[in-house]
Amino acid sequence: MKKINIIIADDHLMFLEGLNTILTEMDEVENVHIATEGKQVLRLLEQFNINLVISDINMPKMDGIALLTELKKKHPDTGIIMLSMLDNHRTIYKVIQKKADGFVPKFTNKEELQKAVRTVIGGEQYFSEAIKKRYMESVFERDKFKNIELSKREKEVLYHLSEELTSKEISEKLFISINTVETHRKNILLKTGAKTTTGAVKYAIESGLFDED
Amino acid sequence: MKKINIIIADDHLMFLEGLNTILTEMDEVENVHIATEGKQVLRLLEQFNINLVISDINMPKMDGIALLTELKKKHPDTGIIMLSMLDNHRTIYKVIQKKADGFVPKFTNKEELQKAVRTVIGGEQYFSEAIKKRYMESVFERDKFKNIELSKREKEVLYHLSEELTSKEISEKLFISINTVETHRKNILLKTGAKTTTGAVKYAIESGLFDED
DNA sequence: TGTAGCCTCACTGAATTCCGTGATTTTTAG
DNA sequence: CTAAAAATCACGGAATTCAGTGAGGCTACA
Repeated sequence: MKKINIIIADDHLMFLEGLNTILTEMDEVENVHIATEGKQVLRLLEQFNINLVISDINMPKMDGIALLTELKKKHPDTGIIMLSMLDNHRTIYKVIQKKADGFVPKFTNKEELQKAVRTVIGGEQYFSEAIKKRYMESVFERDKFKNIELSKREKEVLYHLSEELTSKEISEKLFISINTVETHRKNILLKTGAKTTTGAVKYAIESGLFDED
Repeated sequence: MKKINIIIADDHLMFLEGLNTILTEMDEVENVHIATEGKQVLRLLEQFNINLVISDINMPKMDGIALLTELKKKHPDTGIIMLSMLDNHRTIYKVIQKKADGFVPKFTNKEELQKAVRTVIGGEQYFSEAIKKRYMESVFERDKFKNIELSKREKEVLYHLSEELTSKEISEKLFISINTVETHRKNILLKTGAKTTTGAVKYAIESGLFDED
């Protein structure tokens, strides 16, 4: 069996200790290198032939997200599993979006971690249940911004604006005066508190306004 | 044990047949009503005391998404599990966003369906693995739109535009001439193919451009 | 029955964006 | 080193947006 070399990165030594124990007891693991910060991981990657990096997200100097970005650029063949406290949705989104090979919460157990390692080494992605759950929740989160109420006509106008139509074009499409369209625009800006159409459309997209109906 | 009443909706009778068999063999199920279209479900909801609706998404007249919307509005206490072919990410997104209680692919097996029913009846949500997987993939999907390459400065300008700044304000913030900002704007529109700043920002948000770095 | 919200329309003027065109300097990559 | 891409700046004019103000008709609801 081909054994693998791993780097683990976290700014808490106790955590590294536990992580190290769990990994070294695995048959398929050859060496475990330790880092407490992102740049250190990058240095180790140059020195050794590393198959997998397991890194925390919250670290001083260069954090896990930055590390993930760099690693995917410079060492695309090295796998990376991210660890995090699952505190915010934004982080989860970024990690997934930047194509980490795995993502596991820090409060996971030995079994899951080992499973994650084996899965990623096998060339597949591993996202833990808790992560997936959190990620789903982020969809619901956004509803908070849904309170501002635009009228039916205003939504219609805003939608056409997002489709890059001008006031004149919208007025022709809806068979109303351009002045009316302009009034709707003014009210949209008023209600959303946006200063520009761009801002209002951005609000609409992010709040999922266009996903209704 | 308190038994439950269910409505199943699908425009394929064979499918309804199988669904019916699986459900009626469950101890906790009292009655299974059948509908082939959304509006019919709404009528049945008025006539009977229904605990759970299991509905396909692709149906004539009133489809599953519309049904879901209506049901959540008029019968918030009735659970609803959606079934779909998982053909597109957009649909999955909508179903989750509209707070369906469960979501299971149509090619699921008996066990999973029964598990979904029990979970939802128990007051929890149930999303099948396949759905969650698909949903995660949608994040990667969006990368397709990432090909258009804006320069660093252009991205910077576009970002400030999304923050509702005018060319003048941006020029002051970046310590460059307003003419330069205008040139960047022109190039942004050129590269993205957008006709308006609004369109370019919309593209940027939807492609996750601002999530980088 | 009134009042509140929505939809409609109009006019003005200032500010801003959009379009076309051209050019210089700096940076990047082969 | 050299070609390509990026970043910088400029000018002019047409089109569009934004801001302020006013107003009439319609509907829903209390």
